[in-house]
Amino acid sequence: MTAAAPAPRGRAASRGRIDKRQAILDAAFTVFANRGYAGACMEEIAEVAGVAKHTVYNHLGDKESLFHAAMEAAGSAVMAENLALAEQLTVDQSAVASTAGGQADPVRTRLEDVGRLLLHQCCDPRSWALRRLLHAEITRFPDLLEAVWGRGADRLRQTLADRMARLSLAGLLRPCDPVEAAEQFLALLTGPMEARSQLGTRPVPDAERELVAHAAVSTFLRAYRDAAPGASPSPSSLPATA
Amino acid sequence: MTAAAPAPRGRAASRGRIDKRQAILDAAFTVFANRGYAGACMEEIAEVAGVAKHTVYNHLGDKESLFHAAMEAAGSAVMAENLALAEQLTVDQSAVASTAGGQADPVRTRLEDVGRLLLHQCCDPRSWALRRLLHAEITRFPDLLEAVWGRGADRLRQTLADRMARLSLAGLLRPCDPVEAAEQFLALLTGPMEARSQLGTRPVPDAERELVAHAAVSTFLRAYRDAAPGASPSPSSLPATA
Amino acid sequence: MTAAAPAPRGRAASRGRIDKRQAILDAAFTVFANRGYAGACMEEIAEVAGVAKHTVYNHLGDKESLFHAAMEAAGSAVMAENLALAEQLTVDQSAVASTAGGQADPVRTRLEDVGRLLLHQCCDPRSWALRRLLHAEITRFPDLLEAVWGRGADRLRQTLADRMARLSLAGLLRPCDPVEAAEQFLALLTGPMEARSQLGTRPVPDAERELVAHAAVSTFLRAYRDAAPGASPSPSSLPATA
Amino acid sequence: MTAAAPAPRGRAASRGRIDKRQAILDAAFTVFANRGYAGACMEEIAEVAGVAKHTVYNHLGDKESLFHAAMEAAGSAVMAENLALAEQLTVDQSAVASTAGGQADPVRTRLEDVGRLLLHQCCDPRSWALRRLLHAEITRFPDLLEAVWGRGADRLRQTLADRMARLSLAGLLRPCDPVEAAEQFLALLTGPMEARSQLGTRPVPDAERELVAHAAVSTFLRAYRDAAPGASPSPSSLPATA
DNA sequence: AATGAATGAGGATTCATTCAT
DNA sequence: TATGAATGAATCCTCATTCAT
Repeated sequence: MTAAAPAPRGRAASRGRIDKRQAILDAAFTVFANRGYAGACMEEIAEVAGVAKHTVYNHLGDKESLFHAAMEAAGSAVMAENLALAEQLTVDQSAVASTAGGQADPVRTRLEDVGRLLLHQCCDPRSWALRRLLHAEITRFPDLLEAVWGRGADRLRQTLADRMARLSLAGLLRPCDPVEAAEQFLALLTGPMEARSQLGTRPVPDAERELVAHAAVSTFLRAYRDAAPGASPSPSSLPATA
Repeated sequence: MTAAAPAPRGRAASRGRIDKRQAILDAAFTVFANRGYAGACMEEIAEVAGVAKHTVYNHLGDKESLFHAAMEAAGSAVMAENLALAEQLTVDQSAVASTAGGQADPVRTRLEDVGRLLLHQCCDPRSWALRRLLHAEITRFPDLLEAVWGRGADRLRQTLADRMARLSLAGLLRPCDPVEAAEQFLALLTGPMEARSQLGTRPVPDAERELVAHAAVSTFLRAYRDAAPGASPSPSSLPATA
Repeated sequence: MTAAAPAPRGRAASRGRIDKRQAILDAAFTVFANRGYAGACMEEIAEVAGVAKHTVYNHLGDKESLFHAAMEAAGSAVMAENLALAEQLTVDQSAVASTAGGQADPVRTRLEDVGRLLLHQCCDPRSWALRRLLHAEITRFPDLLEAVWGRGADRLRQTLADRMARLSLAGLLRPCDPVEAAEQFLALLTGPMEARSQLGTRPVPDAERELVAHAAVSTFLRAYRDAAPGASPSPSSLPATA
Repeated sequence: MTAAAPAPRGRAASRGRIDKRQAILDAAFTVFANRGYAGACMEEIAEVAGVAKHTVYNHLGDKESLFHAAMEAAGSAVMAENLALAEQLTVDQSAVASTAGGQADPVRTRLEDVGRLLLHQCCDPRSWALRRLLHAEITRFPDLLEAVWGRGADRLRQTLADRMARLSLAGLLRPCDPVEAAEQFLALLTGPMEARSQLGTRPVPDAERELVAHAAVSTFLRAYRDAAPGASPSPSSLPATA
């Protein structure tokens, strides 16, 4: 593994360092997630990472720093995924035009796709672990919010709000406060999952998540699509919710 | 201290016992909320409760039992309050009738009242502490969910669903799945608070909570009040649908 | 040991506590003396004291507090002994008078007695241990000086100065600054011991200490007894000066 | 840095080695003085010396060897200074003769000069640090005495004794045991400084040191100059002491 | 020769729990 | 029953020292 070719010394070395650092961060997140901050012990983290106890200290300082670093790493990974998803919430005009008068409902489809994916990510074990640790330690480490969400949560909402604004401008949603729309869209999606997944301790079947996503989008569209004459969101979807 | 009057021995004594037990439970919840389960120490709990360390053991057993008991006590208190609120979600017919054609919108008003109060309780420091501890320790104490929500969360949703069903039957809401309606109503209310209160570490001003409640109810009504052809969700059009 | 008779509860209990506390302090001083502050370990102290490690913490707090307490205890014991000695430096007039014209020299005798005893105490292993620890840790614990000497060293010098002043007033020493006299008397006594005992690591035989005491007193008297014209400092001439 | 001139390689290199070795020794002494032996850590020493940790091991072996070397280096430096001073204690006959019957007192002057300088060196921070470390570690490293004083302390006393003997032979001091005279001269000089400088933690003003030196010499001369008729040490100095 | 990473042992401290009163 | 003292296990962290480059 250390190499097909001898390779430039410096790079090989720092690559080793980086790998080890990453291994420690991963191990730390796993152990913290399992035991909580206070319950986690450095020894186990080192063990899981496959390094000596002191190596952990060399790389990432004391327990508190390690915790911050591990949370930040996990946080930015999760956030990046969420943002990437949110950015996919676009509906190109051609799709709309081409289906005018037909059965398809490209807005609904797109929302449901994005919703389903967001929900999928939110129910990811790592996401739940992150959220649980955040809740658990937020009072003792108030900086965590900034470190983990790092404007990320807000950015998610803002990104969604951007898309909502565009949809609204395009006449695909009624005029509305896009930030509020984003906030409520997220609430309708993720709100029900807390109870359904029992705070992340029960794996939610795909089908159930789809149901929730579908219901969220239906309600959202009912509320946010201009209730023009005959504007029941789309006849075909009604029976499912009712 | 309890000796001011001789008093019926038995009762005085057990009253003292009960008081002490309650004091310990309260102290335990406070300390656990501040330090987390692993970080809390029995000594501090005893200190806060004003009893000797060993007395804690006498009354409530070891740390784990104490934690369960404290969480259960706090949980049922919070749940009781929430249930009481949910049960208030009724709209008497006379009110509806008497305002027919007028400006008032008793359904909206009622929903907003209940929503505002639910939000108020959800933002209570004790509620947040409970939720944080639940998130924090759920993986290590899976029984907590049952002990704390004790079907309570579900009961809240069911109670709300009952009310929704009645409103729907009364024609005040469109035909719908009342459980889903309850779930989404709660989601629209409480979902936004997580970010806004920064996981309960930022006190949310009353005005902001009202805004959220108002927005939630508006969206909820747009989606759940029958959008008859040409039905704009504005309050003035309600009588027509009812 | 804890008692022939059951004895009054309270007293027996606190006596036990006090004994244990004292045992810990003694053990601590011993271990600190052997290993130095940083080199000493709480475990060994507990072992030597015959208690559990945590009991040490219960009684005397952390390592630093324990160190202070142990040093203070040892210091005041040593200081008390020294002061008691210094106070013995008196020459009653009758003794002086009754020996007039004779061979005896009560001032010299008294000084030598006190000097010998002071030297004896200064060479005590405990005294050396105390002095060594003081030197060793004074830069890291500047408060130690106050805690250990606690005006004690100064009080020793002052007490000696008092005696010197009386001797001077009585005409047994020439007029002089009594504080300076005391300081130099101590210097002549103890100064040579540092090298001779190799900083306290070599036991100094009694005979050698006596020699030093004798030399110190001789030099002191030569300098501090009025050198009247023609006064050779030889003992035989003493009566003439007195 | 060493590259200004190509320079004979061998010499430049070993010069570099020597410089580095010296830098490590200096750093070690500083750190040991600040933290004590057990409290010092190799890392800090390396840091202060500006080299990598392992370089310290390469040059000077393990912690114990390093300590010995650092103490020995500091010790011989201090000792050399002291010896150089002691050797200056000479009074040339011409000076004595030329001032016979006059006011000047060349013996006193010389003793005071030397005393003042010795005291100055004894109060040097490095001297105190050395003495403190010696006291601190003497029981764990009995060889230190030999390594640091390396017969140095004794040599100081012997050198002083030589001078005393010469003075005595020259009739400038009364007949006496020169070793004892040297010992007591040193005791009178340095004895008082321990308390006055608070074991070296308080900087003693020049004036105070001069006072001590003056008093020491006065007492020494009273005791060691033949108390021939009118032999009060020097009229001018009396008022000061009296 | 010099460096930086890695290690394993050891020590201070905290804590849940038990005993004696 | 209530208490305060005592315990032993467990945990974070530091340090002297070695290895690979």
